[in-house]
Amino acid sequence: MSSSIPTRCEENFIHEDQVNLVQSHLIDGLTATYLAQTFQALADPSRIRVISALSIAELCVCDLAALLGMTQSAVSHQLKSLRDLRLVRSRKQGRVVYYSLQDEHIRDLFERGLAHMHEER
Amino acid sequence: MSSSIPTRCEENFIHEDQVNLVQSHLIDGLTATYLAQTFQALADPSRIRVISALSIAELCVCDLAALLGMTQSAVSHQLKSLRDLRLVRSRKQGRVVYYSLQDEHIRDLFERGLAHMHEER
DNA sequence: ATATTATATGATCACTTGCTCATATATTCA
DNA sequence: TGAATATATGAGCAAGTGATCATATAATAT
Repeated sequence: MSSSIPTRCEENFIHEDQVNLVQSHLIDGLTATYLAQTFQALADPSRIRVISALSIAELCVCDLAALLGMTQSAVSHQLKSLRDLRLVRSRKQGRVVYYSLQDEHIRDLFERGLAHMHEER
Repeated sequence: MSSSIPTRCEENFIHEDQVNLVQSHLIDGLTATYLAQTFQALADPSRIRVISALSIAELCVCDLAALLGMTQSAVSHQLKSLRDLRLVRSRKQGRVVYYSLQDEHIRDLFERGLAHMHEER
């Protein structure tokens, strides 16, 4: 059992068996970067509220701005981020652009995060 | 059907019925802030890899640093963020501190994000 | 055509973030 | 006790973020 006697940290891994196990299952840097980007999109209160709103109904930019108390510009900028990350999609009708969630995964992540938060006091 | 004829945006909501519906279900600002904080913790490649590693096995700071190719200091700082947000917990044994995921919700969020990412080409 | 209006976007700026470096703290060992 | 070692943490800095303001674009209406 190599986990009982820690040796020197800088030269050897303290727990070689554990580290080897983890190393073979660890996600690579590129995957981590992409995944982090997705979570990054949900890492801002304004964007969370946009997602929250769109998880209930399709809305245009103007509706969102009024609803969230944000300027049209701020909402547009955030929607662009969400669009770039394919979390929302847009549909243009005349000069009005309607936004909705891209798919169910987004709603799922959002709702799971919410459920997690509610259980944590 | 108020959704058929958009009126002026700055004075009235374009789609009053939709906006009213959403308004009653929208999460409040404080909830959005807390939720965003949780996602923020997952919004960095280094932290994602820490979570990824800890989702496989309990590891000490030194193991993590070696495994992820980060300095001890960088890992410690990130672990502090994760600790503050109660995403990981620590257990001290001698001078070694072992970290593991706080609960299953974290692993769940992480794995769901991963699954989402894999489906998005 | 001209004015109006819904949305998009570039520039800028204050604020945050994640790292490094130096150092502090705490535990073990000789 | 004093040296070594695992971890934590404060300061500082370069890079990133999210808002505002001004303006561009595109569609409608008169």
